[in-house]
Amino acid sequence: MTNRKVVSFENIKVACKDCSLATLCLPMGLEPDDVERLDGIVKRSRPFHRGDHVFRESDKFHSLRVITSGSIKTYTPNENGSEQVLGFHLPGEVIGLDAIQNYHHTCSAVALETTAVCDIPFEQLESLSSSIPSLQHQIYRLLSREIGHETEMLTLLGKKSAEERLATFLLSFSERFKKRGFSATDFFLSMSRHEIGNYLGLAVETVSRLFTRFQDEELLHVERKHVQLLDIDRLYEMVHGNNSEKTQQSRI
Amino acid sequence: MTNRKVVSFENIKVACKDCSLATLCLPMGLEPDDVERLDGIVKRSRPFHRGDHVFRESDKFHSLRVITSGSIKTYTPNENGSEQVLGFHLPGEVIGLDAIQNYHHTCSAVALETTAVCDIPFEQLESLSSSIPSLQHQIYRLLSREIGHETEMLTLLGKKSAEERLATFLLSFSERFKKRGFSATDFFLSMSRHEIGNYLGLAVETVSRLFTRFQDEELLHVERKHVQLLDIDRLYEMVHGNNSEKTQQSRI
DNA sequence: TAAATCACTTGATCCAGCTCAATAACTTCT
DNA sequence: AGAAGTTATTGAGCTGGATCAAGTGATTTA
Repeated sequence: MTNRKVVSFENIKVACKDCSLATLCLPMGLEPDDVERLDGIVKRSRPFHRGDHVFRESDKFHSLRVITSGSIKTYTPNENGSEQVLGFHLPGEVIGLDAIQNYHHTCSAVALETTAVCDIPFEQLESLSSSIPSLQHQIYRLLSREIGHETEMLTLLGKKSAEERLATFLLSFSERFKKRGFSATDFFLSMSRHEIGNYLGLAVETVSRLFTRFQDEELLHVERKHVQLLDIDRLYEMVHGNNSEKTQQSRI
Repeated sequence: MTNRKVVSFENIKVACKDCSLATLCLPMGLEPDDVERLDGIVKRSRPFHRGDHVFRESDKFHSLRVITSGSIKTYTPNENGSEQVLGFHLPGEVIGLDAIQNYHHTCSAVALETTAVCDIPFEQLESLSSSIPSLQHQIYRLLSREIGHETEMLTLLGKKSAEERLATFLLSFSERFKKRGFSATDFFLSMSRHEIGNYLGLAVETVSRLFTRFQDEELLHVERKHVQLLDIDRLYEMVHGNNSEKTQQSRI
């Protein structure tokens, strides 16, 4: 299956400074010289195919990974043999942050489609960050941002209805695609309904029914993995509550 | 309300090296000299009383806070004026990590009882960590650990039943109290049933009924905030599924 | 091109946990 | 100590979303 063309990919070495993701990735806000030094430790790995694991839970941790193309699902196997999907990750996003803690991965990461990643050996990153304050700052922020994301997910899972969850999910992808220069209203989701449901704490059937309903209500058009958002504003209203209530929000 | 005795507290300056929390807090694993330097930037603030805010969402961020005694609830106000409880924090735990991202707090923190905290001005910590690699490492780990915690909460809220949630909650406190030298089976919860429910994504009534049921099943004895765990093993079974299934756990 | 498998949709039913409501116990204030 | 306000418990009934079941398209295999 591994043909010559794939091998040729390995030689395509794009420097961080030339990478289109620079503003989304670790180099963000670094001086050109420092980007150069960061670039020195980054390794571009071969592409992963759909279903390939980038790492598995309990693997020894050595590198953070930055997605450069494609998409990745992270998940934890749980007691009863099923899994909890933790996130879907797009180019420019860093995975493996949970593993810094004790140098073992606490979740698994699998490619949802053909996906390329950069490897950033963490020990090297760490010592580099000691001598580049802005890099250190960048890493602190990155970790803090991840905490913020997860906090939002806690609210989603703790309080929101099924329709609010799916609307939030779709808008998140819309925004993230937009930030990457793709359409905010017309995109392909690389994960299955089952994975969406798992991530959102909903049954597959519920997700499916919601897609159908959203389509009936002309909020979107959906055909399998292809989604076209037709009324982003109403999706936002769904997520943030009727803005009438929002404005008269009480203090606590 | 602020009497003289409280003022006298302000003068009790316990150095990090003498603090009983040292092994739970940032100094963990640092050389004595480095603890000394860390100690130089730490400020002990006056005690907060029940209901006092340590910080509020959207406040400008300047310091991480380490709880030295008492307990704190963090929460985010959400759209419809209600709140999502994000966590309950005990001595040795650090709060404010989410605010590093953009120097604004994204959640509020309120004292659940009389509570003392240390302030660690973040900019000073950051520059100190540039020159103390082990401190830098400690901070990375701390942030990573926080990500790990939240990941566990995602699984809790995404997949677990009400009884599993409450059992998990109780065991978490049991372990944390134990780690701090208190009883693992006999403790006081400083938060209300309402706050527990909010945190666990359950209605107050459900929490109350579960406490009653757990008591009927002789898993624990509860009277208001005072909890005595009578059968920790069965609580663990509840959380981790019947251990028969657990052992034959499949790969994915 | 047919058969098998997998992913998704749709319908019917069920139930865990929510909401509403009343009461009880504790706390705070005067 | 009694009144007023909070917080917790308990009961009854409801419902959003789960589960179970069947069918329909896709996609892969042969």
